[in-house]
Amino acid sequence: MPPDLNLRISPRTVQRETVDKLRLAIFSGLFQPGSRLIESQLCTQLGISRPSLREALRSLEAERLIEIVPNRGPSIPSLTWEVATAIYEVRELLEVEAAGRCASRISPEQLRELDKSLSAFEEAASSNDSLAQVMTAADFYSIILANCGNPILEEVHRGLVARISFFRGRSMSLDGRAQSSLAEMKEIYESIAAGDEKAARKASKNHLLKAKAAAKMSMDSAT
Amino acid sequence: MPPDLNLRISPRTVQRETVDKLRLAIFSGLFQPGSRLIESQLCTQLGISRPSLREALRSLEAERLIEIVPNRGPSIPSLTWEVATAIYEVRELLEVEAAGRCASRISPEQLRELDKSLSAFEEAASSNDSLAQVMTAADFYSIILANCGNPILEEVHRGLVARISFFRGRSMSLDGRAQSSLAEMKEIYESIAAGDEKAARKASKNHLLKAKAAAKMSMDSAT
DNA sequence: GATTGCAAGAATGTCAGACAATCCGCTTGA
DNA sequence: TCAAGCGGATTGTCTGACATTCTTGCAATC
Repeated sequence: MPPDLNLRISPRTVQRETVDKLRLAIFSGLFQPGSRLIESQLCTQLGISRPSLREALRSLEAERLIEIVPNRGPSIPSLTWEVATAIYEVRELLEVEAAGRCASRISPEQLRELDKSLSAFEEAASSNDSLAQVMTAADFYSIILANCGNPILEEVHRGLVARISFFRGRSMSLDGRAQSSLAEMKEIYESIAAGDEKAARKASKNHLLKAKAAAKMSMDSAT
Repeated sequence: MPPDLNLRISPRTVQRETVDKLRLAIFSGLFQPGSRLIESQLCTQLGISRPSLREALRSLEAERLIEIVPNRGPSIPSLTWEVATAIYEVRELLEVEAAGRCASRISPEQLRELDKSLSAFEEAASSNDSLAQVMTAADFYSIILANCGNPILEEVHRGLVARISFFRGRSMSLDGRAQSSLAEMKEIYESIAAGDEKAARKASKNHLLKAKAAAKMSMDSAT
């Protein structure tokens, strides 16, 4: 009999990829806050069946990236400033801790990675590409979180940041925000590079406070 | 025309209830860590169809209460001590903060509720009902978290506690653990009642450290 | 006797189609 | 003008199906 040469070019769309696609669409602001997501539309757009789509939606619901109201279906939650404040406060707890731990335990190799991502942000900051700014800034933080020695801290933080991704583009576009952000991040980097745990905490806290203020400004002006 | 007397005794099982049932089953330790969950079995046990069940499983997966490995299906994750430690560390961050905030903002009415739940725990502690102990202790903490003024803090904390629910029963059954736990919780209560933020943080931290140590002991002895 | 390979069975991943229940907006009638 | 009611749209859920993948037990081989 002939050998099976079925190379299987397309390994059939896995559900996980569907979730990622949707998540990305939400991050990139493709849907307006408060707008409803119609299952049948999404099915055709994503090329999957309703049962599969609904599984993906349940995942996103548990991550709080969408809301599902019984008999009304999924929608993009509109973030109130109250909730955003609460998220920033918890982020502060987590990030400050992560930066502090990172300062005393990061490896030279990872430190270089951190430096690289800082340079990447520097380049993005001098441009006007706010998407690139957000992405590279997120890189910077995820390296810190990945090296804090606590995977749960990292995981929880990622979940929270995802929920306010909506803001980040807008606040980064505020006049001069990218540049001051860069200065704050450099301070964080220097503290970590020096292994100064206390300074790293302080710098991280400072950065987050400024970011929060910028987010509030961008939100107020958007009303 | 006659009024609509359709009393609808059974409002058709809603998916949310299915998730709750499963969650409860996991909490109560009905499944062994590492054991696989067979979809068809769960379907018949819960009386729902596979699509609905799979939605529920996706929710639980996102909450990290189960794992779903592609082509292998859902299973109960076995918690390593490393992960448990990480969870306890983040819990500490959150709980200490919550206790501190709670001390300076809780209302007299809620304070009475806290007192009540402490009494409930006291009664449970003098019995040997470790399930009641765990439940009442959880009540105590959820009141603190609910009054810290930050719903996100509360939400994240609940998610973390859920993931280590497996431990809590066992560590509470350790000799004398319930009694010392009671003493620690009384101290937390006193600090909050006195509005002493600093003391509340300290007491809360102390309690969590002890709880973590107890959990480690129970885990070591269980190997 | 132990190990490897294979084949049957079990379980998952995904789909199509269907139908009742519910919600929303619009028309119609008071 | 405003309220009641009626359709259309959408969700919640089910059944049944089928390909793919994993598991397990058995047989053949070393």
